[in-house]
Amino acid sequence: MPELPEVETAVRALRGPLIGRTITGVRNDWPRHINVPPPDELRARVAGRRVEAIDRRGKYLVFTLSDDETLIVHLKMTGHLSVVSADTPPDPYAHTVFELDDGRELRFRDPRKFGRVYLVHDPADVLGPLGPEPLAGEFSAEALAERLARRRRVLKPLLLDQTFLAGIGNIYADEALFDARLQPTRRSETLTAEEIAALYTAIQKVLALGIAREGASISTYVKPDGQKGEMQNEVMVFRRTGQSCYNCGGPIERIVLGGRSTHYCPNCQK
DNA sequence: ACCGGAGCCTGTTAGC
DNA sequence: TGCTAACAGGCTCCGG
Repeated sequence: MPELPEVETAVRALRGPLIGRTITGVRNDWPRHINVPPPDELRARVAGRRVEAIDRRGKYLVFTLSDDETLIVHLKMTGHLSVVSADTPPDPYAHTVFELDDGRELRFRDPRKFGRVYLVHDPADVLGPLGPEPLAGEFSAEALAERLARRRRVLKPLLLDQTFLAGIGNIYADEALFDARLQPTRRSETLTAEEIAALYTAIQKVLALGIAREGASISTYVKPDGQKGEMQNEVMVFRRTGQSCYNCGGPIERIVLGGRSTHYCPNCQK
C-alpha cells in the first residue's frame, strides 16, 4: 500500500527512535518475510550492529548499519513499521521483529505477508534496477522526456514501472495524470513537449503534497505512530468512482489498466 | 519490448 | 443480517 510519500513519512518518523540504537536480536515467524540471506544468517549478521542512517529509495526503506551491513525493507501492500516497548502485547501480524538495546523493538507488521526484508553488503544488489528518484534535484523535465522517448507504453502502467521512475504507485499515478490532464490510456510516445512538462510538474506536485500531508490513509495505511495521514483529503480522483470531478463536475470513471484500478475524469483528461 | 494473466496472502468492503 | 465475491496503495514470473 505505501508509496513514496508514505515510505518517506515512515523513514522520517523512524530516525529519532532508531538512529544510534543497536539491534540485539531478531524474531521471525514467517521465514519468507526475509528474502535474503536465510533467517539464521540474517540474525547472526544483524545482532550487535548499530543503526547509523535511515533513508528511502523508491518504496524501499534503507537502514545503514555498522560494519558494512545494509538492512532493506519493502512494505508492499500492508506492511507497517513501528518502534514500541518490548512489553507491548504481541501482535500476531508482526512477522519480523528487531530487538533493540533500549528495551524497545522495531516491529514489521504485515497481515498479507507480501513485504520483504533484505540484508546486503551492497545496497545496489536490491536497489540497482530502480529508475530515478522523482523528487531528486537532478531529475528534470528533460530527463523525463529523454526516458519517455525510449519507451512506447500506455502511460499508467509506465508510471507504475519502478525501473522507469522509482516510488510512484496507484494513488499518485492516478493523481499525477489528473493533474497533468492526461488520459491514463495515452501512449507515452504521443506526448507533446508541453504535456511532458505538465506531467513532470504534476508528478513532483502530487508527491510533495503527499509527503507534506504525511501519506494517504485511504485503506489501512497509518504512520509509524498509528496516526492517520491527511493526503486522503486532497485526492482528486483516486477511488472517487462516480463522484463529481472537482474541476468539471462530471463523473469520475474507473477502468482497469495493467491489472490495476485506474480512476480519471474522461472530460478533463485528454 | 510490451501486454495480460496468474500467483503470492489475508482482511475488508460491496452487493445480492 | 448474512453470505459470497470482489477488491486491496506491490511486484514477479510466464507465455504469447
